[in-house]
Amino acid sequence: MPRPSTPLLSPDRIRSVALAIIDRDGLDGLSMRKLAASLGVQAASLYGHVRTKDQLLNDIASSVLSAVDVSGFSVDWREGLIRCARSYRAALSTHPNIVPFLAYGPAGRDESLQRLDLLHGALVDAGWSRREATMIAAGLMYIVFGSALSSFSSGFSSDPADYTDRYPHLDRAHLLPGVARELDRDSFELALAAFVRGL
Amino acid sequence: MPRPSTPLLSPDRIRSVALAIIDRDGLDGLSMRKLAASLGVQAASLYGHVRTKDQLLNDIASSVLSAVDVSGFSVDWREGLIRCARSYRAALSTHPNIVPFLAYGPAGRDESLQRLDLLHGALVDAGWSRREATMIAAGLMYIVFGSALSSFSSGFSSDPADYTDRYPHLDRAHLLPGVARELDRDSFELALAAFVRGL
DNA sequence: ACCTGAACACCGTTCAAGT
DNA sequence: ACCTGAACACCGTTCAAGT
Repeated sequence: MPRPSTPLLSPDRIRSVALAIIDRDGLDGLSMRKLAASLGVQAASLYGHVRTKDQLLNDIASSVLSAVDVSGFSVDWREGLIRCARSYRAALSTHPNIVPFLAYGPAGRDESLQRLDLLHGALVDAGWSRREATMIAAGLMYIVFGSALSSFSSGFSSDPADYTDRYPHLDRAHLLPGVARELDRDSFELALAAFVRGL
Repeated sequence: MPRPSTPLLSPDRIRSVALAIIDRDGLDGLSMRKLAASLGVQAASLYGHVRTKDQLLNDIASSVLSAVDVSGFSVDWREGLIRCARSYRAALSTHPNIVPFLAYGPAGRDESLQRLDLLHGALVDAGWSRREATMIAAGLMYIVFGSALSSFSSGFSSDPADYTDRYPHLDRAHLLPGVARELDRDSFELALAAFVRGL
């Protein structure tokens, strides 16, 4: 009996199923064993295609972040900053459960550094000093990651009834899941606009 | 033989040793078994004083955040925002390894909500709408958490030599650990100043 | 070449049992 | 009242063995 011509596993298939599990069950919901089971395979088999779980997560993160758009700097540095931040946030909110991983370890992924390098170069070309360019880029990332992480939707909208009595100023209406998403976006836009205007 | 009058364990002692381990070995470096060993005890014994590991981390987080200062709003809302953000960042940078936990789960800790409530109320008193107050508070938290997380020091200062060729614009000097800390602080101050000025 | 079984060194948590 | 031993249901990863 000849072996089946196509193998069961490939790095691409592993990554896409892993991302689906993360989207569904959260970052903690992904284990190599569960991933293997979803692929119809034993856990050990994964290590023929993937070096470690950490490396797998890094690869997934890179692919999620490939949607970030740094093309706006050809127009104007303010426009570039805004477009970069918006597309960054959009990419992260497509797969919110992977954000804790991004925010965790060192951001030494190649694509991230490439983008940062481009952004940095554009700011220097626009007349900022190298040091200022670094700080501006950092500030932009603060707003992007801050908004992706400490969002109201995932933050504390679980049980509005608990809050009403104890926190008189907090507006109960803002904690409803539907409103929270919109509020998250508006808060991000406000922070971004204030930051860029204040530079 | 009478039992020793003072028990080996107490919630306080558990929390303080756990925080020391986190500071030394990182968030992933804390396990209930290692914590128990550091306390001269078996892992199971911890569960007489602590409900779960997650609850333990929440309690530690609350104690770290108790240093946040929201008193500045009695002066002026801009001063209040700045003082709150600075003390928040200072508290987080005293124990940077616990920040990923804070950024992770829902921020439903009582003290956090109390502070948020006070901040919110102060902004409304200053004339902002409830919705605007919520967004401003969120934006401030974006900068605080963003700066605590995606810091350059822990971010990508590990091996400057790798970067030189590949990323022409990135300033190698900014990646040295000593400079990185200072740059982190200045980036935070720049983002904070730009944000508050831009409001 | 690709996958498996079994093992190693870990986890958080529970619970009957000891003192 | 406080701690322990042993167990349960998990982890990530390795490696000889099978096809």
